[in-house]
Amino acid sequence: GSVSTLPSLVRSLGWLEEQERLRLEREREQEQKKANSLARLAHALPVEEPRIEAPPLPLSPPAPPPAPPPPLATPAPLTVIPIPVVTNSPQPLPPPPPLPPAAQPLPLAPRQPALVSTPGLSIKEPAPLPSRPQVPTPAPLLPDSKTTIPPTGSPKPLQPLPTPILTIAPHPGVQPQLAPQQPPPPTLGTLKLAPAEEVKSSEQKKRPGGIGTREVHNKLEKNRRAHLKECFETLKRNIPNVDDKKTSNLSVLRTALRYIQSLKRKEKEYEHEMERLAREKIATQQRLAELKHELSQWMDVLEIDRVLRQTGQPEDDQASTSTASEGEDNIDEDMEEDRAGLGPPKLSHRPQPELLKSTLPPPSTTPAPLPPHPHPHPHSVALSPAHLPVQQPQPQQKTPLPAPPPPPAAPAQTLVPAPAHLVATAGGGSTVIAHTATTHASVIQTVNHVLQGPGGKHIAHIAPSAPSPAVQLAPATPPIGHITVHPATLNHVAHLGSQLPLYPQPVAVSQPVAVSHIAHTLSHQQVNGTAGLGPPATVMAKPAVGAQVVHHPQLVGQTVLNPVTMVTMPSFPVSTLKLA
DNA sequence: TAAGCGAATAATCGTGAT
DNA sequence: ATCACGATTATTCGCTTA
Repeated sequence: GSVSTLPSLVRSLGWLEEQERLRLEREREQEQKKANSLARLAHALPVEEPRIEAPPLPLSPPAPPPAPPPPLATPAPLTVIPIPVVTNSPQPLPPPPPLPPAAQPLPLAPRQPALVSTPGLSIKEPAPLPSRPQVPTPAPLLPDSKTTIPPTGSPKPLQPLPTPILTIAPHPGVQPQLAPQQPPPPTLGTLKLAPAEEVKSSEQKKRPGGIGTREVHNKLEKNRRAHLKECFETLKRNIPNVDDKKTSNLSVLRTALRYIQSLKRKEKEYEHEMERLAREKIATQQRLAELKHELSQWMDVLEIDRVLRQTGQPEDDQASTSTASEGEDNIDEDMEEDRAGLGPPKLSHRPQPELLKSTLPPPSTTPAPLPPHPHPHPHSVALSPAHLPVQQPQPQQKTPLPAPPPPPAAPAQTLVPAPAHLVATAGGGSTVIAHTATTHASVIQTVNHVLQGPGGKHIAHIAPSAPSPAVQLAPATPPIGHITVHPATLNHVAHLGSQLPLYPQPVAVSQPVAVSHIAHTLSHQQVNGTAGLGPPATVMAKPAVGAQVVHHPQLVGQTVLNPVTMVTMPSFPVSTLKLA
């Protein structure tokens, strides 16, 4: 019922409004006439009228108005009189058009106010419009002012009110409330509000701070409360585990407070967790770097040791092995030392060598005495991963590289000084074993160095899959590009002793890192050429970033001493490689 | 057990003050 | 525009009574 009344009210209000306008216009005309006549009679005190009207507010209820005037001073009556006249003026007007209901000004006025008041309470645009009609009813009262004030003022009073109301009405929160509130007021509202409306109507125009502003203020306040309420509802919706009902605003606030506090706590916890994980990550990375470094050192030692042991053994001529201590600068010296059967000078300062030696199995047990490769490849280079004890026709073939490191045979190899261990035995037809333990650049340099060595028959092609500025690739050498860590290595690393750091699980090696270990990892199969039975062991690895572990069947179960990386060179004649 | 009543509580409103 | 206050209204709950 209430819902249906709302539209009907709006229609009726619109209809009344139009009629009111018509009536006002007529009234104005008549009033102008009267005003002219009155102006002649009383043109003296226009100012007092407002004062008189002010009291009318309480008087506004129908009858009283006449009563007060009597006590008023003589001049007042003149001004007062017109007011009732104006109010009554509608009465004469009703007769003309079809306004039976409107014909009765007094009843009509109360009705409209009621209607108007209801929308006004509910806050809405419709309300203001109907209120306009209401204004007209007051307008009759206004005529006083009009009488005093030129006719032009009539339209103005109507508009000023609507504007504020309209501006206020738009508030979002208002709308929902409108429906429920509108229906009830008609009955009660009419009764209660009717007087207020009259008062309002009378005062609104005259008094800036009067009822008119009060009404506006009420609506503003209403909008504000509606908005506030909406905010509370929004807040409530955003709080989990809150009953839609049974929750007062206070409880909503409390619940929201608790919820926010809990969120803050969680946030802190997560921050701490992130910090902890970050620290852990850094520590792990550092540990990883240390282990890698340590491992590389161990590999150096192992290789040197084995080489030293094997130097006395006659080996097949295909592989000439030499070892070098860290740093290219010392290649010659290292060579010298190798010959002498002494450990590299740098080893002296490491505690590991001793430990390692102690842990190393006797030569007989070591896999070193591998059978000579059946199919020595003409272009064979033995990249001795750290553990590769390459048999070689020893000393004779160790032709110390020309002068110091870089310049001699490799003019183009002005590489970054890296601790590469290179032993290039350039003996005719002998295999060159290059061992680099550290950096990519050193690996390449070493290999290239070997390539350019006198015994150029055995060439090692090592090139990074990812271009590196510090690396000079051998011309026309296919990139290695395949670096992986195989879990199988872990099984064999155990040979090296407990001191040797182990990687608990397959380690994914990014290219830059892996390259530093290139020379370390070649499976026995690959090295000794057993892999030749099948296709070359191409262990594919992703470019730099991705962490990947590729299980290569050929590597499984093979002895790979370096648990970190294994390098396969697809184009490289693996069959020619030999392991000591 | 349902109806009536009153107290308690929350929401709404009007108003004045800032 | 906002806040605070008092008044009014609506709803809920507990108690009493027929």
